[in-house]
Amino acid sequence: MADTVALYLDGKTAEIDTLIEKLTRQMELLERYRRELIARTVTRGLDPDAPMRDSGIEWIGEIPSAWSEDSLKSILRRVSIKNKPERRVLSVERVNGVVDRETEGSPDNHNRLSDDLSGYLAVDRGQFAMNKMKAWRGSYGVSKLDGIVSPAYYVFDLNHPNPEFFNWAIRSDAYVPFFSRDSYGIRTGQWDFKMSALRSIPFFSPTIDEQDEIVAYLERETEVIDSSIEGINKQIELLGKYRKQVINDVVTGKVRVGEVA
DNA sequence: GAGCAGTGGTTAGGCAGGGT
DNA sequence: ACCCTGCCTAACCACTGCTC
Repeated sequence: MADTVALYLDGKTAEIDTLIEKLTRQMELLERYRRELIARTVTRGLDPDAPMRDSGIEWIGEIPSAWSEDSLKSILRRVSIKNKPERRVLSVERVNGVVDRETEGSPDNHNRLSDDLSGYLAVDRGQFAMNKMKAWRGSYGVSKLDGIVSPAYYVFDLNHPNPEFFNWAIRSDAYVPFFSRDSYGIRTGQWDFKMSALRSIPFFSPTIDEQDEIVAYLERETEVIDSSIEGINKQIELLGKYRKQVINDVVTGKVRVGEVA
């Protein structure tokens, strides 16, 4: 009898695990497609027939000839304003960029806040904030909120006509590699981004109109992808619950294996 | 159940620049 | 010469989830 139960459970859970694996794979593919779509759109634009030129950057390849090129140094200007402890505290995260630490912050952030918030740096809506020790993996972004961030961060005024386009682009796989290239340090995962590198990081922009179009396009497309990902996530979650239920039912005798097998 | 990796931080200490 | 201040860097932290 015990053998029959074990066999039944092995087969049933293996079946569910295979399904979960397939769904997980689908989700990974969608996430990769999302990243590639964004990186491609912010460096190639929406016109497939646009004449192209070499960007001079190995991993970016060709960009439309008409796009302008600036260095980040000319787009970002460092600011450092303190003594605003009454403001809400923001976090700068890899996945979501600049978020309200309390309401939107990652549950993986287990740090305690400093008792004294007067040293925290003020960030205004539209400014660019960077977690300089995590910039190498994309922990930075344009803030949609007024608030304060950790004193160990960099905050910048943003001199770009379309902060949303800038945010989509700079957080994409097209630009993150610059930040990992120019970060240095000894401890794993804690490489400091060198401010002086801003001069050597290019930023490519299309016309103002095309920037608007790209932002609208990416918002539309990623919403579709995100809802697919969310749907798959829910399925995986349900399958996990079902797996537990199957084991529970058999172990407690709610379901008799002889009857179902 | 100890150890380690991942995540998003904080803090100590050294250094440079400016004021007196 | 000395102090104050801000900036920069490396070290350290809290916690969870996974692995061995």
